[in-house]
Amino acid sequence: MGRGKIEIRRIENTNNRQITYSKRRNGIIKKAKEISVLCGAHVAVVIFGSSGKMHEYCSPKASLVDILDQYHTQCGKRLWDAKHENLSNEIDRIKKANDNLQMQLGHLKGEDVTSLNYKELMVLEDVLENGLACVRDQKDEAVTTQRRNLKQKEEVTKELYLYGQHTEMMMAENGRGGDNTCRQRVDSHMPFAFCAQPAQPKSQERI
Amino acid sequence: MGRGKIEIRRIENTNNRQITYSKRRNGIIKKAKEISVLCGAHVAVVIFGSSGKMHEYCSPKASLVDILDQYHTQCGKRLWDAKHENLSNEIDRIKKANDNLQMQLGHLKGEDVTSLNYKELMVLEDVLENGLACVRDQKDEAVTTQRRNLKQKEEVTKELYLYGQHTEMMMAENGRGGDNTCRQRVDSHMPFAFCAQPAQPKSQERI
DNA sequence: AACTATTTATAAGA
DNA sequence: TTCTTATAAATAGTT
Repeated sequence: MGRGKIEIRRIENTNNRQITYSKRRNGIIKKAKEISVLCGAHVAVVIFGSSGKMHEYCSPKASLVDILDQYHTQCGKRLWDAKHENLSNEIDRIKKANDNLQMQLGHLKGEDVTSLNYKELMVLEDVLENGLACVRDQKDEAVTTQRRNLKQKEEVTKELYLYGQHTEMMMAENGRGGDNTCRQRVDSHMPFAFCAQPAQPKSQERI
Repeated sequence: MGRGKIEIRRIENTNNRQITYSKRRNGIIKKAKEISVLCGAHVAVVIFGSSGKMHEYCSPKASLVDILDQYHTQCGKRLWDAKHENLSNEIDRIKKANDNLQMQLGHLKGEDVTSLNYKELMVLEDVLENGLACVRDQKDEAVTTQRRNLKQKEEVTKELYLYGQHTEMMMAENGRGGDNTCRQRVDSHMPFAFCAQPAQPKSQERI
């Protein structure tokens, strides 16, 4: 039905596909409305385009939920069971992964190591040594950073003090209010660190 | 579309209504199939005639359950009962726990430690030191045990050798076949360790 | 988005 | 129900 006949196979041209999708979607929903009016049928239509956007139609006086409830009733528990089973399986799967992680964590904390053989103990030792090295490096890093920040803060304080003295001096020389030129000159001496953010410790507990 | 135009209002003649329902139902399902093929759309159609008989269509590669799942996701409506919700919640909960474990594990292995503050780093260091100590103790233990087992095995070998010599001696004294009394006496000297199970290394990789 | 030549769906009849 | 067929409706390609 159109200028030319088309084969019922995927439309490769994205643009054409979008247009056809839009037209035919409207067509289906129109037909669904019509059959529900003409024949008093209950109809539910749910369509997802390849973009993932959803469109739905549901005949009046019955929500989609109601229709699916009817569906549910007619099909027996098949639908729900399948869904339920999927979820249960996923829970089992994740729980197992969880147990595994918990065990690994325990081993790293030195728990239940008696169940490990010598080779496993050696691997574990390597991992722990490596972890410890990383943590100690990071500690050192943190100390260094803090020390540097402190030093910069002191310098800023000192410069601010000198700036204050300087301003007083200028005020004594020129009377009330230093001129702009002067302020600009002094501002350009402000240490960069004055603008730097101090390292913010995170309060969130992680371990 | 037909011999005559019809108004879109309920068809009062039951027979005509049935016929129209049947024809149009097929039409809608055909259209649904076509749009799913032409445009790669996911479509679900559920129709109940006034007799209550149900017909459904669902685009291939996606069960009705899947489509309704998508619907569920997009609408945030509760299509499924409380139990389903509970299961979903449990999955979320376990997944979160999983993420948390994964993060702890990463930290113990020295990953992403830059995100930790100094206090956290200290706690982490303690945990790692403790773990390392446990693992090293266990390693020593394993070595000691192995050494003791080896030593005991040597002793057994030696005793067996002496037993052999003794028996030869007895045989030379008494002719063929030592008596039971003699064997029993020697058996009572067998070291206990000969019966002990050697530590079995587990081949299963844990770390 | 609107147009229109065609195809498709289907109402009524058999 | 199913087939037929005249006609309404949908829509593919075009503008």
